[in-house]
Amino acid sequence: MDKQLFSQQLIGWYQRHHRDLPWRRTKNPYCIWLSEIILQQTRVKQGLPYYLRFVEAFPTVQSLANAEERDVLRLWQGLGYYSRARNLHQTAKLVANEHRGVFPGRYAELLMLKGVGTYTAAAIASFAFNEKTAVLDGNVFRVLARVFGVETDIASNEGKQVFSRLATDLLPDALTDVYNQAIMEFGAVQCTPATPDCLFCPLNRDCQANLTGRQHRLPVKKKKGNVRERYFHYLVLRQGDAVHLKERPEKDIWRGLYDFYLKEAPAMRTLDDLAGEEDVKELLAAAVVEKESAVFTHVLTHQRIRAKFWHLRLPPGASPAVAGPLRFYSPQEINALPKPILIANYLNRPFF
DNA sequence: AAGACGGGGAC
DNA sequence: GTCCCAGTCTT
Repeated sequence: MDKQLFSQQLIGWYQRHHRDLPWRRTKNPYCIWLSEIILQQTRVKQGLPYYLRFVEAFPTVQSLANAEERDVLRLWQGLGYYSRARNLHQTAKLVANEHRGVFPGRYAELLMLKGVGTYTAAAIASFAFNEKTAVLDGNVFRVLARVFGVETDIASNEGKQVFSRLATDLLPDALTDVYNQAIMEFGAVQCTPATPDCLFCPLNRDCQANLTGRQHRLPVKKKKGNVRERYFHYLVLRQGDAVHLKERPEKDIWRGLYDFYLKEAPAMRTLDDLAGEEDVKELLAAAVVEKESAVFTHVLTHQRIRAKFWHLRLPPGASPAVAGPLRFYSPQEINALPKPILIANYLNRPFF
């Protein structure tokens, strides 16, 4: 279909149907950057309350830069993909300290920031600085693939080139920021993945997918790999009101977050099984087992975790020598620590 | 090019 | 159950 008609139709649709969202009411690069990082792989409904809390807690890039990473992660708790929060903090410090708090204004400079890839650099350049650059996210891939009947796999290098070229060609000369908002909003609201509203779509007479009944087949995307099964055995060590928590290791999921004393095994074990290991044996000798939980299932993109919790009460003064000194935290301290949602939910259960 | 990285919601 | 969301980084 005609390029000019395409952008006109989308902008017209946007003016009638767009949602009123706070990051669309500002040209502040800090706020736009913050919203874009939060919304990576995240629905507006889930990200919105986090955006409001972040703007409230950290109104400026300097205030975010001055925060402790732990507190940034705590505010991020529950949003997932926690490297986003660590990169957010690192970039805030860079902008505050090396750029005097002034955000880079061009696509190529934005792209150099940690956590800012091709999509986010284009989004900030367009929305905050009106640079004429095309955004290319999951929504745009879907809309373009359907309207123009493109069957190239969007994950392949060829697909990235084809769609990038198409998106750039379609970019109008004026109102490019509104157009970029429009095509993403159109994908999120009208041209949805499973059940697009083709009957009331302004493009339905021109859309190749609609004309040929291929909506459900486009865009073409390779399937995900296998899911790893993991079995977490948590020893919830309590001493008085305090509970032991430990920061997660560098190389694994939930880096920078805190969880209980963890024993992982290739399958779900009993406490007797685990007692074959020296550290568990020592803990059991020093503690009283107060409770054994059910098995909880926690699903991540590439992992399915089965988790079970054993509550061990250590008498006052007991300090097992297992793997160095164990750090215990009061309920208030625990509340302030960033935790995986699996752990946060468990701590919120009535018996805690 | 493929895998890692969270959590939630829609169907 | 499956899909995928205003993606990025690492290998």
